[in-house]
Amino acid sequence: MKNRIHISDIANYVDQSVEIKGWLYNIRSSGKLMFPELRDGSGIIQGVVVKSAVSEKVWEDFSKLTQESSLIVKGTVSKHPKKENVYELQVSDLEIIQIAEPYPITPKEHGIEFLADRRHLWIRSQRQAAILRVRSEIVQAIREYFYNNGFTLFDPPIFTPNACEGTSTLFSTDYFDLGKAYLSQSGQLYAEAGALALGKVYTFGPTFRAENSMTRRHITEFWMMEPEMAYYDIDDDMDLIEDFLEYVVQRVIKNMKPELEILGRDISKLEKVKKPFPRITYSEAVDILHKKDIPLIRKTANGEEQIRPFPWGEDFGAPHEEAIVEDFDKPVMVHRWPAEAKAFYMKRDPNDPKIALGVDVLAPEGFGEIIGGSQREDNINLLMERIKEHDLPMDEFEWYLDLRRYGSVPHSGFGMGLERMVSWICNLEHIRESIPFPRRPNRIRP
RNA sequence: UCGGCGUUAGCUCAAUGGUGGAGCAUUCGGCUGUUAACCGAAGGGUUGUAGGUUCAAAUCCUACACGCCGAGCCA
Repeated sequence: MKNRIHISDIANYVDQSVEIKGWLYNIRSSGKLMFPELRDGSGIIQGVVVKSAVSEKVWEDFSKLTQESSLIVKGTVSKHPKKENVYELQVSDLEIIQIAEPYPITPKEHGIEFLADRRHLWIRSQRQAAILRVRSEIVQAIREYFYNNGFTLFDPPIFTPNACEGTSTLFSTDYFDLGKAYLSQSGQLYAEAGALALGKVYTFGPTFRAENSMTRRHITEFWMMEPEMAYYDIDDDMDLIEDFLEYVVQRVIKNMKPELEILGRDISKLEKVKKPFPRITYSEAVDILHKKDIPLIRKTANGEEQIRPFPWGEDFGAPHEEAIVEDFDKPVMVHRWPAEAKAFYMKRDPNDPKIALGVDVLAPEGFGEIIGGSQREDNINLLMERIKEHDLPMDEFEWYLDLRRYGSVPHSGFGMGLERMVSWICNLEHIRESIPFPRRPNRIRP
């Protein structure tokens, strides 16, 4: 019989004989009836084994099976007697590939550390598999969006000689006779070179931050996607962000309904992610905080709490982001930031030198910053000043300065953290579920 | 890095300073529509580590290790 099918396609095979190759997810028995749940990577289906309808060997083999045993099952697809749009497999034959040893992850509840230690098995569970499928779909949507809009994929190096932005702590390693190399925390500077060569480019790859950040929103190794466009100003940049986010979110809800349902995702909230998104300036955001009476709380050196009205110039913390976002049901673009708080490469507002032409995109429902972008400084003299102000090694930036020496143009781009995007779309409590094998300061295995 | 909380059976959790328990998992038995199936039985423990207080410590104290949550930093 060559009727092997995938469980995700099961609805097309009602009343037909099929073969499913997979694993035993769980099994319930009721005397002369057994209900094995089968998974094959594409989905899960309940099998029905009737003792009087199968051979003695098949019946006995089924009662030997343990959770996650690998098997090939033949049977007839039928509609569930009580549930709409649910299908079952009336089992006729079983071939055991391997009887699994006692499986550590039972259908009951487990603690996060136990599961994290067994991430290589945890990803077999329905929920984790659904998240990883959505992640794959998001990546596909991103690549298609940029492909369809005239962007060229531009892969930046991962070994870099210096800190791109000079802020975060970087992982380092020995690099032959050339001293230290650092793992890239951003491909942006290289993407700028790409934009001046190819017009519109995007990078997509792993990036690394050695910050000891132990929060639900941080991992040390994550995937970042960074488009960079020549002749785009900050407003063009925001137009692109809006169009891009709408495309990705709408495509995911169109193609990933069953997965989002497994995750219990409220799709109506994602459906609202349509252009235009609210755009507010940093100053307007600070006004919102003042109106809502959300103060800045700082711990002083002697451990006392200092509470004061939010001062213009400070960066937002989690409570501030939440307050700014709560009145909107779409991603909020906060733009034109205090230059002091932002990276050296951001262009200053020609009308106000205290302002940098940057934009942060805050996801709805309190998921925080998913995108950060800006128009880049294209004036070589101003850029050199910034490099000095930030105490960065000028020599290392010579090639970057060349981009301003030879045909400098206004250009802009942004960076999107893939795992934060996955967390938002899947409504995850913790970023560690958004990537197959998360890397955190306290975890490098499995 | 700082602050709060936690660590007890394979797993998830109970246990006034006074004989360490339950559910699930495992093994055995029962059940023809179960769906974290259910019912009955059995096995399963150096209470994170080291020290201290006490007639007596899972329980109180100290240190350390590990984890979770929050803050800072950011995607």
